[in-house]
Amino acid sequence: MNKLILIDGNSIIYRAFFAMPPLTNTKGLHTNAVYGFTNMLLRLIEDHKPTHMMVAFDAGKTTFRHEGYQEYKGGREKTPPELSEQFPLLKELLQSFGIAQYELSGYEADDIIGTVSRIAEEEGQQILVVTGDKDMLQLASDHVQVGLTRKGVTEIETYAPEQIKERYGLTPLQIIDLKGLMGDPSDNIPGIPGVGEKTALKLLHQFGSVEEVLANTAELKGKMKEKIETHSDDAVLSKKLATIYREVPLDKSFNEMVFPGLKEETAGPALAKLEFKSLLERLSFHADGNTHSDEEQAKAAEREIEVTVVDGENADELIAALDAVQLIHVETSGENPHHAEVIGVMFSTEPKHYYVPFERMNESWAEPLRTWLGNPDVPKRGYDLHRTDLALHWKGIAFAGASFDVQLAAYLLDPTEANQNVNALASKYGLPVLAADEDVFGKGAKYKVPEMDVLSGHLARKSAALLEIIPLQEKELADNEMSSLFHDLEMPLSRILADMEKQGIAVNKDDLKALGTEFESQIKSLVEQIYEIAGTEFNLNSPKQLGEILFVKLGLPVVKKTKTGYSTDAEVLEKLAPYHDVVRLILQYRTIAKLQSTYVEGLLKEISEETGKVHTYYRQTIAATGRLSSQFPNLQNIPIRLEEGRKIRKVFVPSEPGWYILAADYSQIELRVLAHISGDEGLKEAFLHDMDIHTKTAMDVFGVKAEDVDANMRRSAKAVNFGIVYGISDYGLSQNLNITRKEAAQFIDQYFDAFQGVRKYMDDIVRDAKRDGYVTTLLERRRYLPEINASNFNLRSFAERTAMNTPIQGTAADIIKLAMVQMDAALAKEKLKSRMLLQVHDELVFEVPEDELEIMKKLVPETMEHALALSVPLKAEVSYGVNWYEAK
DNA sequence: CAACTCACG
DNA sequence: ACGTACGTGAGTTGA
Repeated sequence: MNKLILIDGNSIIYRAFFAMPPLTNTKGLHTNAVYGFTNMLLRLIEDHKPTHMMVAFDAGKTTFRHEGYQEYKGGREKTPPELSEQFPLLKELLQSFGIAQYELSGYEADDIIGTVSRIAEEEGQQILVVTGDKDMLQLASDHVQVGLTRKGVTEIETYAPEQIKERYGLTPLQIIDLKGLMGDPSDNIPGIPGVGEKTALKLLHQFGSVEEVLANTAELKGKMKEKIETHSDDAVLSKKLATIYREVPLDKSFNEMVFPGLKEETAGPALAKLEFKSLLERLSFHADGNTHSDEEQAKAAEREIEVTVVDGENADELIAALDAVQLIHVETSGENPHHAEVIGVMFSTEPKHYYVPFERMNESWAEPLRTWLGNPDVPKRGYDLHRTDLALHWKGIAFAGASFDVQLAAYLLDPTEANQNVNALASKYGLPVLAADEDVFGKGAKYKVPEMDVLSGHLARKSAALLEIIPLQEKELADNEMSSLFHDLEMPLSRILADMEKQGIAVNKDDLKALGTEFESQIKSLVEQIYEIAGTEFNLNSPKQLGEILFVKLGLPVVKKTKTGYSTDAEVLEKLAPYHDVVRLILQYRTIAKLQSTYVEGLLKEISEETGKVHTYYRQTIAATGRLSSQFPNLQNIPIRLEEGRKIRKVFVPSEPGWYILAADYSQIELRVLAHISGDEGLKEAFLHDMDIHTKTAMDVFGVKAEDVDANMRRSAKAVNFGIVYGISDYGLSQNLNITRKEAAQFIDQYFDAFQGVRKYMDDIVRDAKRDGYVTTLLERRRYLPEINASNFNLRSFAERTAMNTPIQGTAADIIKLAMVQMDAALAKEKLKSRMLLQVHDELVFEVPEDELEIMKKLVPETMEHALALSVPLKAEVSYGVNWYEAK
């Protein structure tokens, strides 16, 4: 016999939305309601094994019910946007599952379900109706059960007529009368005021129906009689509204509702897209949504990994096999690789793996292993070799010869993927499921290295997976024309970064402390004055408390709100400054407090006891555009814009007496890149003549001569140029320039009229991104933009701006990376003692002995300028001094 | 652990 | 009508 499940889509998604905690995926999309819905759906399928399924949705704003009663569903809160954005997600998911869905203009989901269930019932089928709405109990019959969601959504309680009798003492059809008397505030159905469930049930038990109640009011007395008599029309209307219409003109047949089981080939990827990891797991899909093949599972089961834990006794076997080592894996713990603990080293030959616990690496018998690791002529493949290099370095073991880094390859293949773990990659490539490091070691305070056999087994499986992943990545890189980017740029750069980080930059600790003392007294004075004026002491670092003082106590106007309260950021405070003297002081406090906590105290903590330097860690696999990022400490955001902060740069000094800090930065690299990739003649012309680009922009946008460009025009032009690089929007520009959106739109239009090649580039790149799903840089670095065709305006707009910005920012990143590789080679070739220390996106910082100043002053900018030939010249400006501050 | 704020290119 | 400028990391609160 057939079993048909009919689901009230609107009702369930609403319940799910309010029952589930907020949940967003990595793209920022809300998914909680879809998640709850899906959970319930899977549970239903499991428990009831339906042969047919259908999810009905309400369609349109008005239904036939509005014809008789315009206030129907009036006064209802608007659907929250966090929920409305989930409707398309749910509909897409249902489709991928192979579950029919239906909506019909002018009718509600109830009516569709009522009609389908009536027809199915007449054919003798078994039907389960699932909803959160009690009204639908009226559909119950011998053939129709109604499942109501309980608390949450996954649990449903099924009602046949018998259960309804038990619970309410009513027949299913009397449920309509119940609502006729009670009404329903959520649908704006009036009912009789003062009659709730209790009274309504009493009346129905006595009289049987609304009509009978109204006909026999004589038998009632007091207030109740009065109310029922005055509102009798409402009761009749309410009953009518509550009656599910079971004669909807359907154009859908049962055949279209057949459910042969979850459509795995589409369900998996759809769940993966929504990032429902736990559901994927529950359904035994891979993290990428692929189903496990039978062969795969068999393979996983029989896969015995051969691993030898190396000691003094059996070391010879590994040493003899070193030539056959295909991959190494160094397991470390801790976030900062400069302070990482090394747990052990796996040397993998195929099919054997040799694990050396780290404490044994310093035994005398391990000497050949150490030599091998440090030999640059032996190519080594592995995962995160940059970290490996640093971790081993500080443990006194040299590492060289990195030839293939799986993490780096994974980053190039999808720079926005946050999870580059080996187990995630294993899933991506359909390899046997690998335990997550977190599960093997625990995380945070619970981190613990497990027993040797567990540990060596896990690391061996990880290594075996890496060995399988490498050729797949090689192919993917080649298919994407990224092989050269990987082998000739990123891999060599990885070693250079490690060298820079090991070298570190010297910091004058005493000067930094002195600066701290100075800041401290300024902070103290500011805090005192602020408390005095505010008339109370509070935590100045708490935006919540500060907001209370400013907007409640002092009654200043609220300029902007955050989702949790008042905004008190610098932009807001600037606007408030004219209203109250305390605001200036707070701004000053913020400035100095930031310098003190982040740059004085933060930096002091990072100075190495061993070297007296700070050793940042450049991350090569984080930024979606191809830029580097810098951590522990971040040396890419040392203050420069304001003089107070800029002084911090004085403490960055050469590490050898008599040496200098030399810095060179690209001038307008992003706009030059834009000139090149857009081919815009005006922009190219400007750079060929090395004009002031903002002045030139002002001239063309405002149609004036160079000498007539005033400071304000140049400022506007500069903002427009920034906007262009970021992927312009009138709104963004209007915010930045504090002008109206209309004015901003006009500026942009004038800009595009003046630089038509740029307009064409922006149009083309967005069009290409919509077609291809990704954009690329000059060196074929790739970024996928899955939301470029989204129906959600916000998501789509964001992706469009990203499509415009990424090739520009990313190509600039490509260029300085090339310059770094070339500089490293030049320093080696010329046998210079100068050292490259830092990279700050468009700037390179070196320490240079005095006798190399002259050559470096030429070599650095020339190398940077010729790193990559574009159709416009690149320009780099160099300067030097006794510290980073003076190198300006 | 999320939210807010702010430092840089 | 929709509502944001692009890319990062770190310190502080407060639930």
